[in-house]
Amino acid sequence: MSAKHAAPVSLSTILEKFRDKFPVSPEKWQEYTGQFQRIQVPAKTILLKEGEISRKAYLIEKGCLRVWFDNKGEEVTFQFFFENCTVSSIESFKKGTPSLFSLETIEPCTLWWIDKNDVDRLLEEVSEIPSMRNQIMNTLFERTLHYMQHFLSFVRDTPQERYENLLNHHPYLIQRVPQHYIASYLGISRVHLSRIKNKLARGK
Amino acid sequence: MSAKHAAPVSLSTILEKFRDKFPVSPEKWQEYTGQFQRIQVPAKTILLKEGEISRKAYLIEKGCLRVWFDNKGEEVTFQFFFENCTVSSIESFKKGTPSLFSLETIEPCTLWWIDKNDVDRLLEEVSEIPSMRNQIMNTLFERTLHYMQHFLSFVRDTPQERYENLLNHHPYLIQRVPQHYIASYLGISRVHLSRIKNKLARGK
DNA sequence: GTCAAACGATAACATTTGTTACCGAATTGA
DNA sequence: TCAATTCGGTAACAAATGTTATCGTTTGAC
Repeated sequence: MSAKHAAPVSLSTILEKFRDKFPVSPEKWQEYTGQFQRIQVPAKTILLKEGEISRKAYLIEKGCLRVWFDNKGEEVTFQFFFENCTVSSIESFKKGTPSLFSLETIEPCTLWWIDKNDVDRLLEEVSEIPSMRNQIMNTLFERTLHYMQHFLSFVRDTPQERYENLLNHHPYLIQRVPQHYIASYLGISRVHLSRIKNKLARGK
Repeated sequence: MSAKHAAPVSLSTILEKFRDKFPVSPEKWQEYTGQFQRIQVPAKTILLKEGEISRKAYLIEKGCLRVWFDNKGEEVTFQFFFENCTVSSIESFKKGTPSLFSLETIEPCTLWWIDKNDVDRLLEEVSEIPSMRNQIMNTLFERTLHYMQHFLSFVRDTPQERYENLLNHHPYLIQRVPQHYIASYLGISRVHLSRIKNKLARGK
């Protein structure tokens, strides 16, 4: 594809990191990586709309995305994704059901996408390799834990504590993402997030 | 073991349901099921304490359990489990890390437990079978989705809506579980749950 | 450069939810 | 059976959070 020729260096830079985790032949590796296509999109591009069925998974070379849903007319941001992450509306992509979420760019983005058919075939093939299927299971498991932890923070922490955690663990997120997205991500109103910031600014 | 002889019918009744999902020889099946041991415990028995490392997974024949953690001195219930469910402090059991949760019976329970070593060996063996590893992946995936959905309900719904969902989808839970456990499970105080019930009782 | 839209801060007020305290019923254990 | 504990309801008040409105700044499109 022309996209592949447009920036072969970028693709290999990104996928290179995963090369040693794929104990497959160079030919297979070529085949797999060749299934990705590069696109560049402006900010606020909707890659997948709530209710549609996801056919693509994305790898983020540059930029950031958010996953959100419509709750009684207001947008609630559910998750953020940054460079080197793979993103899809996971439940829609896996099961072919209408997506519960929209997938939208926050900044201008450079993305690599791969079609579901290719992913399915790839997974089928590599899960014959014991070390690969352990990796896949671990990845799935870690994602489960991530949701569990995230949920836990909602049950355990106050909004202010959640914001402070974000500050400590993901300061880049605060820098790059508009505040009203962060507010809904934390489960509070924009106004209340302002109050919390104000409170923290003055000596706590 | 004597436990196995104590109630062979119960074990087969419970595991029988899974027999057709295990395309293994009768000998293997015998080996696997023989690794379970039956115990009976009173209500309020702590099967695993927060901070300990989980070595056992449980299958519930009769009764119900809750998973909870200590949050600044108060107990927060995170999940409930009923008959025919398998339970463990999943992250501790899988990774050998100190458990984030305690595991406690709510009612007098009849349980079957299996040691982690046996589970590991079992998983190792059966994941050679393609249909089995698909099942395992699906189970893991479904659990991820479950956490996602549960989390979603916290972000999207009001406490009253969450209670109504519980009423509609898991009415038996409301019947069997003490109300103050349910309150913390819903993320609200006991008093507030009382208010909600009162409000619903009078014509909404 | 200009205008409109997006973004964030703040204030005033309303609503939700938590806290504490008290009561009575149900359950449990000796 | 009795006393102690657990459990759930309610009221009064406090704290947290939402809602609406206003304002100034920044950003982006043309």
